[in-house]
Amino acid sequence: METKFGERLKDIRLHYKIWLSDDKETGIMGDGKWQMLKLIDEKGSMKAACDELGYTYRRTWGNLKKIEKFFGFPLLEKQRGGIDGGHTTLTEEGKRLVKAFDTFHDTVDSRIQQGFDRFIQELNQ
Amino acid sequence: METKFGERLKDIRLHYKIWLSDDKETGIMGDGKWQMLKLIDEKGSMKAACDELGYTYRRTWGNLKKIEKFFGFPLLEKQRGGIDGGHTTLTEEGKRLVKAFDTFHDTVDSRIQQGFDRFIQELNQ
DNA sequence: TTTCGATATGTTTATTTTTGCATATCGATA
DNA sequence: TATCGATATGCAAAAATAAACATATCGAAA
Repeated sequence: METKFGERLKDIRLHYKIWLSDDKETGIMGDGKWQMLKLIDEKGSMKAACDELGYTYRRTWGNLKKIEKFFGFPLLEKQRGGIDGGHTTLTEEGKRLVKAFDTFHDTVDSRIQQGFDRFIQELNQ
Repeated sequence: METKFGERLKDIRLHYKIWLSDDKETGIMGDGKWQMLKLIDEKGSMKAACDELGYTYRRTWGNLKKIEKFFGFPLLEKQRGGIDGGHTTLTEEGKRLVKAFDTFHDTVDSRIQQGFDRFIQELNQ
């Protein structure tokens, strides 16, 4: 550790968030919703996904509604009732959206990590 | 516009934030502080920088204090009093930190934009 | 030695976000 | 047709953030 920074650099953690909005700054897609949509499709249930991610159902429901309002068509295939109460999965469009965001992250994640590594390295010398 | 998404894609704006924290999740550096530090150094004044960026002095002062507390040494060279009230610039370490974050952004910005462009393109076909 | 504007900081008030609570709906299955 | 658990949604409570307000301090220059 050659520089003054050296001491603390190992305690620094990287965070980043990518999100999309319309011109009214309404968040229409982002890391949180992306993760949530993936998990809903995997679990087949909004409630199960919320429980696992630690978000309230109320909040998630409201957020996802905003995305659909923006696009004007459903991303979620919701079913109420039945012995198990109901279930939710993604529509074709929902899946496409998630997949496109997957690709987005594949494109940027490693580069951001690389940028961070260089940042630390630069402060170290 | 071949897909259902087509209609709305042109209204989508990209946003992202990169920040660093310690293990207690205290924000120790990020896009906001980066911008602020640059402007303080440029203007030679915290107040002037706050006014220009639209942040309150109180808030900025508190935030910057946190960074210095984390690193354990000053990033800002502050002078009080004098005919013009005082001024603030960056210490050598402050400049190094800003410069390293500049490099970080140079590394990632274009890639993120590229990822976004691909995202839109993918939804368009 | 008075002045003036920026820095310094505690306290309080507003705003914004989230959470929590309550209650209604739905419908396959027992 | 009664049940059960997830979806649907309004509303109030609370928690987290930010803005405002109020002073105090500092020190070069007039």
